[in-house]
Amino acid sequence: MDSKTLCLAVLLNGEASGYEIKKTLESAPFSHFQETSFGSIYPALTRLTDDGLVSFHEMAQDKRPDKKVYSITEKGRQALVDTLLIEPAPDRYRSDFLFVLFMGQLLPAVHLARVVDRRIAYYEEQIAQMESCGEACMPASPSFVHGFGLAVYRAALDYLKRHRDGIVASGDHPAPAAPSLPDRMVAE
Amino acid sequence: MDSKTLCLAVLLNGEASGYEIKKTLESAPFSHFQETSFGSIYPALTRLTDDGLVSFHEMAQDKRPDKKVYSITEKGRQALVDTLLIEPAPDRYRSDFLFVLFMGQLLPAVHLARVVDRRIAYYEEQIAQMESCGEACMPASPSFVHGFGLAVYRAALDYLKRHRDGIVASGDHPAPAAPSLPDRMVAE
DNA sequence: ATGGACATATTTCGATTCGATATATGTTGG
DNA sequence: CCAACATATATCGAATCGAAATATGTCCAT
Repeated sequence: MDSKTLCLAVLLNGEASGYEIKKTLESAPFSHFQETSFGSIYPALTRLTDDGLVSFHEMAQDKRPDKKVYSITEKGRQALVDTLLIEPAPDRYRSDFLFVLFMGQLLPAVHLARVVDRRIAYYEEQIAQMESCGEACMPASPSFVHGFGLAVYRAALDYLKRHRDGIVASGDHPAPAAPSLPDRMVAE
Repeated sequence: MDSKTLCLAVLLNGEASGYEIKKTLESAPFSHFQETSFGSIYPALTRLTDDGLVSFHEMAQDKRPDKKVYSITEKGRQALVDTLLIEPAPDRYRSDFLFVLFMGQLLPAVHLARVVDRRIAYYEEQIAQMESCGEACMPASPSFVHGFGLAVYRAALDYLKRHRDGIVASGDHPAPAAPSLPDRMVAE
């Protein structure tokens, strides 16, 4: 979703500065299905202000740089709903991890093992975080999205665990170099 | 993965024009985990040529515009492997579908129903295509990636089917307008 | 106490990517 | 016969990305 719409969505839950909007978007749950950067958020807020979809008041803070605190306007609320009612664009998925596995036969098996093991650890961490985040008291809509993410992460983790050894074996196994220390390996 | 690396990967399977590279990348299996556009492929091929990672020869065709047919060089093969050996960047996933569901309570239930049903149909189509594509004769590495995608799509489809009605119910149910034709609904 | 890491807060900038369009031509189907 | 689609490349504006610049303050460890 474009940065302007993401800003409006965050502002539905109350006023916030650009910095706070960015922090919200880069943490769960938004971070699981949307991304942004400062380079897109600040220009988006400027555009939204020009179009009257948000308003802001400057807030002087001592001990901190000044903030611009943004609020969504009624026009902004309308624009958000209008955007949500058009057919959502197809999902976009870019996985360098899968690209590396796809090219696996070019790469040393040890490299594949490292990459897959890191990914397994990553999924385990994500799943643990999602399981511990009190889904019970969530409204229904966020709860369904949460459940969807969990189901997908679990399937991915399960697949990787079951095929880990096969994936690694499909890598390149370079012939060992001229065996050094052929005898008396640890004979001291 | 950046466009230059994607071009090199496609060229490993033989020489191709920019147009053919684009077609390869926008179809399965690449399309499931990488994306590109003409606007990135042509500049990438120019850069790769400048850096000596690919070479090309112009191919005049009658009945067709001329082609520039690119081949990967030994230096390019090296560069590809070097790129694959660095830690892969995190996956990037952007789903307007999940964003819409997340905001579901703002939207009419009928809209959510339409969106979810389309997504169910989409996953069914993707899974059917993947199941019918002769995975058996694939090399091991592509086969694992294929299996991974299938596992994830199946989990997503299964979740949506099991929660479809709940998701729809979480939408906005506007009070029906003054009931037209209160009696004799299908009389006669 | 002083230096380093980190957090708050916004702006800017180059590089890349996206998506569409321009250009040119041929085939295929209704 | 015309529209739609396929082949083939180039280009352009807009959006996005990722990083750095700027400014300030806290907290922790040496």
